[in-house]
Amino acid sequence: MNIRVRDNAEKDAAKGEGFVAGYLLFLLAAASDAASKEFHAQVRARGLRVPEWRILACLGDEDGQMVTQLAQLALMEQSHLTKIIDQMSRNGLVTRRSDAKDRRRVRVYLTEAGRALGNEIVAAARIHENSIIERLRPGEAAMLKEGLKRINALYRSGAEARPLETPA
Amino acid sequence: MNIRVRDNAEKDAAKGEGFVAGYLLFLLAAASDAASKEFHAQVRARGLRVPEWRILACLGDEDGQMVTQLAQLALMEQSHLTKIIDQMSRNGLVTRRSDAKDRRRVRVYLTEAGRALGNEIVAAARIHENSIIERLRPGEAAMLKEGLKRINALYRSGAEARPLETPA
DNA sequence: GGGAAGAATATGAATTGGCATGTTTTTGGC
DNA sequence: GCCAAAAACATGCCAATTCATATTCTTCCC
Repeated sequence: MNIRVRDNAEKDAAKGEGFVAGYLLFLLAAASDAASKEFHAQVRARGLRVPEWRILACLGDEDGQMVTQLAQLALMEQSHLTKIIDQMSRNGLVTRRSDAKDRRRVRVYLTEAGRALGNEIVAAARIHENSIIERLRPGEAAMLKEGLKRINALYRSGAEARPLETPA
Repeated sequence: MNIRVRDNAEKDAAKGEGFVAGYLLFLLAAASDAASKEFHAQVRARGLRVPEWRILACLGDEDGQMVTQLAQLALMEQSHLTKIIDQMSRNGLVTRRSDAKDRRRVRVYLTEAGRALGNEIVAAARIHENSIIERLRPGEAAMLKEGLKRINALYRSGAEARPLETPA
């Protein structure tokens, strides 16, 4: 394995690139950053901040999610999500309702306004996504998505325990 | 193009997935987030915060970069970078020196300690990167990197001026 | 060569986000 | 049934980050 690592270092040097330019985590962060920044301008243009848009999108897929669940899906800390839900419910985009079966749980629901706004931005997101995909090579987006899904799968609950070829 | 967008929506529905699970920007953000989080624990274990590590890595590739340049490469705001450089120079990891040719410019250099720490973490990053790549399919990482580089290339200087079909 | 305009960085107020912890409710063993 | 432990959210405080703006220097043009 040390040899493998050294090989990569030598490959970098051979390409005349630095480390960063070929580092997977950098490429991921940079791509996410750049592509998202472009779209986030559209989100803010509709009066939403990015985390709010993420919540609308996630609830649009499945309404009435639990706070903790939703925070994980929307890539933010639970305590942060709680605060954003406060604001969004003040703005009439979502409502809280506690679960009848388990009163610790708080479920978050879209209001009509929230659903409408979410749908609108989802439509814009599809168009934006297509504008990226069109500029890639044919089939490249599909491969990318597959690879990204595989990376994500590495980090789902308990998945780290299953190192290599373990089809579910 | 509207048809294309509708097609994607229908594909989502057919797969029984929501919008988010197949949305490129989500997949990118989630993958970056998950994979980075794992490594960032190692960064913090060495007493660095994430932005500091990024700066060490970037300067390791090319020492003496300008503040603005470096901020862009390290994916952060210029004003934020300035503040981090303050702290890092207090901690003896980098030094500032203003450019002799253009005294508006401030160039940032690694100290010996900074370079040593940077090299150490770069080595850890290579190992971590390999541990991800090993869990993907053969050749998948290379394809992923290629696709990510292409996305990043869409957003390099001047590319933003060409959002859709608006040839400059 | 003297401003005006622009570029590069720094600074400060205001916001956002994260971490540790508190409160309420449920679960599990005895 | 009761108590300890765990789960799910909320809260408060502090650090990280952004936004607007100030400062310093260079360039350009007359």
